[in-house]
Amino acid sequence: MSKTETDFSQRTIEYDDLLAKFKDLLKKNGYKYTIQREVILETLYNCDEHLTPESLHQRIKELYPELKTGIATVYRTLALLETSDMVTSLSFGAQGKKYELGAKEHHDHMICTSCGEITEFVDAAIEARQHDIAKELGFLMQDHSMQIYGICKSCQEKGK
Amino acid sequence: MSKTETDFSQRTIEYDDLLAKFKDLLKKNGYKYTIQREVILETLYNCDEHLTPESLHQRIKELYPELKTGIATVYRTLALLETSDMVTSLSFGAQGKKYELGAKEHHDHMICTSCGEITEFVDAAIEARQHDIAKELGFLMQDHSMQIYGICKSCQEKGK
DNA sequence: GTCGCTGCAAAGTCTTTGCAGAGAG
DNA sequence: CTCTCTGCAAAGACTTTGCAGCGAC
Repeated sequence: MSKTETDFSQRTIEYDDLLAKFKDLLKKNGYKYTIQREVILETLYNCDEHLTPESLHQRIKELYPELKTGIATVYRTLALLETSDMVTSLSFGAQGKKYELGAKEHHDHMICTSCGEITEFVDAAIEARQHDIAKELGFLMQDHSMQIYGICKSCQEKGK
Repeated sequence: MSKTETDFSQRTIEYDDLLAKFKDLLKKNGYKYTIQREVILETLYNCDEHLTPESLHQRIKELYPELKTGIATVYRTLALLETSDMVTSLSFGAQGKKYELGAKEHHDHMICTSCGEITEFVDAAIEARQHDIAKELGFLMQDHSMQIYGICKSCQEKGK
């Protein structure tokens, strides 16, 4: 890693590989491949923001109006993907859950409380400490998440 | 701090001080002191768990049945307290938000994915790193939260 | 062909709001 | 007294479910 221990890289998987993984998952569990499911996966892949079920549905309706994908299918597919650890949900503050593809490297979130922008980061020192703490508390650690809230650079400048 | 950098201490304020702070807050903002509001604050204070609005309401109905406190008042008071930074809300996984009194020292959460138990902790090394990261990203840091998910000791033993 | 999947609409949850009477200041 | 707060019930927002027809395998 570079001069700091903090890393801001993101995607680690090509879409084709992701899709293959998804089809595999479906097959293994006796689920069927459908165009709606692929479109949901693809839209999540092509989107850098964190999406609510509602905004994901909106986006799909714009991109694939001919599919007339229902919101229920979006919810059902997100639940399926989350159960299979292919997407992760986050719930910040008041508004409901937001989803993101889990096909990225593990990372934490820095959230601007002014504009809502979410920046991702990973920090080796923190990751290591988390493992230690879980150990100290006798926990078998499975996962973790961290959020830092603040005002992002551009909002600070706007605020002037 | 002691032999490790991690600290598990909790409450930092006496109830009387907390109540005084609350009354102050009410006065400053032109709100009125009511018994319902105090009871909500007191119940949060006397409870070590993280409560949902529903479970808080339940508990109040049991402790003060003569008040017939409505759930709407619980929601309204929690919103008031949260806006004033006297309580903090957490939203883990699927279930709705849980609230805790902000009158404790800052701390993070370790959550058992099996029994739902929440353990609190603070770690100086992580706290320091968070500040550094915010700085690196040009963020004016306001707050942060961290959760570690895993299986707690007693669930590991039960699992055997 | 079979059986799971989908869209739609209806049903659930959880949370907020409108209102008239109660109560704090 | 005034004006906010409360409980109740109704309304909203967000999710899930039931069902009949469609489509993957």
